[in-house]
Amino acid sequence: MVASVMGEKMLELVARRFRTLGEPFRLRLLQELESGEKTVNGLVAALDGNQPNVSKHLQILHDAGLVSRRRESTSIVYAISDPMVFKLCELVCRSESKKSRVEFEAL
Amino acid sequence: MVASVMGEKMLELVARRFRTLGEPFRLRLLQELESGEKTVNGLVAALDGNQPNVSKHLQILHDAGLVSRRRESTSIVYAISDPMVFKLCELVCRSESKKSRVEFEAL
DNA sequence: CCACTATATGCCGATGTGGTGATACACTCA
DNA sequence: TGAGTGTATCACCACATCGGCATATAGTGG
Repeated sequence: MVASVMGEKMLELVARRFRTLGEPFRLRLLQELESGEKTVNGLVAALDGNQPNVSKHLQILHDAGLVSRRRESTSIVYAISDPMVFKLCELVCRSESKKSRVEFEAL
Repeated sequence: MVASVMGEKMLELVARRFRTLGEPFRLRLLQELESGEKTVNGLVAALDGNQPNVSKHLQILHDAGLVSRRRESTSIVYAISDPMVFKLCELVCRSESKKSRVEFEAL
């Protein structure tokens, strides 16, 4: 955590990023993009969500710098721009499954 | 992200954990505990917060399995139980400072 | 330049979460 | 066992955020 080096400002930024990743639907978007860039409509079709909601979440991910955006003729194509998120998820998943195992063994 | 392997249930768990880390005050608690275990009152004193609020956040961290709790005579002592959180924070911090640098260079 | 499609945004109600004060609970120690 | 301290919980309000709908905007292609 680079302990006490992290000032109030940085702390808020880090917390914000965690919150960005704290929505299941956004994780699904990232997951969907992991296999390659996709248009908004493509994502709307892949996940079951309405277009405004997908756009809104993509906007949040974009603001956080997690995805990039580019125009391709009439569509907007989104792509992962910071693969770090997958490292994060992997860490959490590992810890999460370890926890589940412990809970299981506690029965 | 172990891509499509992650089911709906797991996704919700991971999101929940990210949300747990998405509060600046909780990050400060973890940061404070990084240097060693502390009592509730100790944490109340170290960070500026009232006792109920500190207790509530500690409860959330405890539910998430991030901190452990034990009694020491009249006090309750909290300690980090899953050091993974610091790896997570470090990853985010690195990415965050990289982003800031990019934003700076864009000026 | 106009119509059309793809995407973004504004607004609303519902839900969740944080902070605070009052209070309940738990344990220790006299 | 009773007083006292340390911690957890409850009830409340304030505020952020989500999902959905309607609508605005943007850019393309004819």
